[in-house]
Amino acid sequence: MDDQTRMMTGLTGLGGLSQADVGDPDSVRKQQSLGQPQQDIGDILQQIMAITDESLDEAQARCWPEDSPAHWGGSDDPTEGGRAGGGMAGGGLPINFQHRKHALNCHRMKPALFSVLCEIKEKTVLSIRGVQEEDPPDPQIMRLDNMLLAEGVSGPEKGGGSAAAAAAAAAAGGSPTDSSIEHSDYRAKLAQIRQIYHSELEKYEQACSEFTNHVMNLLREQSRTRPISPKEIERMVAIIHRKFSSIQMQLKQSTCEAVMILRSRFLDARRKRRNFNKQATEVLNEYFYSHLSNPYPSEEAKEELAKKCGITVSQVSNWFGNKRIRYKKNIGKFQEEANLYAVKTAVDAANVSAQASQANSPATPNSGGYPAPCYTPDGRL
DNA sequence: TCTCATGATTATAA
DNA sequence: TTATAATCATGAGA
Repeated sequence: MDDQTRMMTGLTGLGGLSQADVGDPDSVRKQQSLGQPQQDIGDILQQIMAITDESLDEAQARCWPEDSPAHWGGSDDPTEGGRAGGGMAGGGLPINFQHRKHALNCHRMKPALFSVLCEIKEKTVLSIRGVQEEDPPDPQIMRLDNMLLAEGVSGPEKGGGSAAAAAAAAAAGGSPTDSSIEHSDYRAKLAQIRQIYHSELEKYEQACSEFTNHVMNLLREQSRTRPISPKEIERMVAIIHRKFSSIQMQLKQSTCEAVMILRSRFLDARRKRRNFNKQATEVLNEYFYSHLSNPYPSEEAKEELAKKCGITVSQVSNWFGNKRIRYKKNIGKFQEEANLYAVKTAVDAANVSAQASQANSPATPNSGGYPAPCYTPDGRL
């Protein structure tokens, strides 16, 4: 239905002036030049103002129904239906309101006023044409959406959260048992956040759709009294959606913050220093002292050591970094330890090959690397 | 509670 | 990117 049709539909079936009269501005002016019609126009305008005010009040009452339902009466117009039928002017409106509306709709000056409003409207629509443009997607909302998706809060449930937890656990290291306990704890908390987020989102969407319907019905109802184009309704809907999307953005922001806090707490807990177990330290020391000339394990060697020790590759790198610097700083202090591991390695090597001698044992591969400790075959300095 | 050991982090240089 | 050096923070033992 185009604007003109809608406007014309609003005119049909109403008492007072004929359509021919309504279409003729002269006839309106003729009416206005008379004293009585001027009084009528004043009355009708007052009634419109009153209805507009009451509509807003009614809208508020619907959103925050503090008043007793006893104040509300049924519709006097069977065609408007109740709330279930979607008619906002139906069941639930004050009787006083319905009477005034009925009086207004039957007023003999209404078609004339409608015609004037149509003229004004046409000019207004022309002046605002082209103003409305499509808004580009908000970059902040996009960022929040991406983050929620990456963290596994929005989008498909499986994967995201546990992947993030696994990444956090891997970055921080730790024993597999501890990791799995904290991992599941993290997942449970993330699932809680996810649940709250989705339930709130649903509420917002429902509220948005209810409010949009309400406004649209209100505008449809008002279009019987004043001309309202579908474009205007669209614009109003867009405004409402924009308002609700700003609320939605706040929800998304809060959810992101909650995830960040959860994650940082999880990481902080993992960051707590824990000594490697004895076996892991032995494996690392063995490698270090048996490669004293070049204590820089390759990536493959690091991976192998990490697997043997049950730690991450980056922890192996940290350990070697610390070990090198501390050994270099205080060789004397590490001498005893170095001798111990040198003997151990020598014995191991001897077991593997009976032909192996102390001379070519990996315990003494030094040639220009870190200073090696002096030892005798029996392990004494 | 103090001290030392040790894993992690950060800044810097190569 | 990786190694080094300095430093921090925490665990463990006396």
